[in-house]
Amino acid sequence: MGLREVKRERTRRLIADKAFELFNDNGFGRTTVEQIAAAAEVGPSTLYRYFPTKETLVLEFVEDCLVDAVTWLREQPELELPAGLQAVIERVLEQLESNPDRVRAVFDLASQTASVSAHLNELIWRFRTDLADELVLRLPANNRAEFTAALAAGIAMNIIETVVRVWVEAPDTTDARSLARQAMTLLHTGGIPLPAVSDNSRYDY
Amino acid sequence: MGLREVKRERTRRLIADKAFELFNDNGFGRTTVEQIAAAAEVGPSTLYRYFPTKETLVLEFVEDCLVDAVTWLREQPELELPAGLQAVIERVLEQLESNPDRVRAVFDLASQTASVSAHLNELIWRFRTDLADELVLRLPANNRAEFTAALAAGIAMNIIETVVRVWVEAPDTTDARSLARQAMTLLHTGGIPLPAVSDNSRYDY
DNA sequence: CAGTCATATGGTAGTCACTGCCAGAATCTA
DNA sequence: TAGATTCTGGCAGTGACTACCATATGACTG
Repeated sequence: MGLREVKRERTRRLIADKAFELFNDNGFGRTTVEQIAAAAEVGPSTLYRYFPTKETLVLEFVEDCLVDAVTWLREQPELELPAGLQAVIERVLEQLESNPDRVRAVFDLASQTASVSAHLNELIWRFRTDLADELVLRLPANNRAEFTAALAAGIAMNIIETVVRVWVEAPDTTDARSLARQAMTLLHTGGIPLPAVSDNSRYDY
Repeated sequence: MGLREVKRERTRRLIADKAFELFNDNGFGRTTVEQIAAAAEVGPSTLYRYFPTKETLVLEFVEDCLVDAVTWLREQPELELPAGLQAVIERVLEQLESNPDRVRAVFDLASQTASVSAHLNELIWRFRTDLADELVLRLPANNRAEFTAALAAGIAMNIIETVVRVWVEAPDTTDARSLARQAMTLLHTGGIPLPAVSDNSRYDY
């Protein structure tokens, strides 16, 4: 790895860390990109080369966790669907658990600032579609495969999100992965009251 | 109703409609708020009094559908949970189906513009939390109620979103509500391959 | 080591979303 | 009609973000 990449990685980290400090100290809205750039001792234009928007400075860590998990799944094409889903869930949570303070700070900022919340939701949605794309390959090819994959990915993401929002409130006394297992059990045993419909439509999309 | 409210409603509609035209003709990014204000023959500051951000101009209709459904559910406290959930899903879809072009345009704009997509996801998330707040009242009060409600609301929202994304591609040949029933059936009959876990953790959050 | 090439950087100028403020117009009330 | 309330448009300003260019810096070649 050349010196160039080393430096690049270093400044990237530096910018993100300084940004995080300023956000936590002064709040997201009361921190300007100029301040962040000055704190990291780079020009504003350099900052924008690394991070396209102010919000990505907040969400980088979470994004990395999600991207990593779906990339990992992509490299395990032999993994069957239910096991793969569980593995992805556990993998994401494992990574998030490696830095509870950061995750908590991210969710705090999201709850205070609408644009951060919006970008977080956008991130989650992107992950969900990526996951669905990967799941559909593991389903028998029929006209419902995409539909089923989208639903399955949504449920997985739903579990992750719900679990994280609970866990992040008390990261020391709870354990995200066992919470996730509880959620899966609830789902599997009918512990979640969902409507049961007689599917009398013959429509086949 | 006084003349004031009539006028207010009229200008609100006017602004939203003109905005929609311009967005569809020129794209979201290539339309400025000044252009919208000029087209609606109001000052920019007036526009901002009606719509806090440019994105809300796009999402107003979808937001109304979602707000309406959750408001309706709030007024039916006697409705049991599974039936209530199904009713909410059908109600949202029914409203969306009343204006397929608008819904399609919203999703088109969202797929082209990141900030619109982000705000749409934010909107969906807000609806999901509102729905969860409403569902938790219909669950036996125990330490899992909130968790269960969040999961159920997430699944309902997941069904709505997935169904709409399929339906919106061919609103003439498909029917959102029967798609939703198919999704519920899939879920209920185990048609969606989800991980089954033996919950051996004794943690009780 | 010198030369040159590719890339990274910082600065400048500009656009545009959005905010706060104020004077005047329109509507409502008595 | 007089006065109180609310709506409106314009103006000035902030700050995120873009396009562009000159310069500097690490990377490669003879």
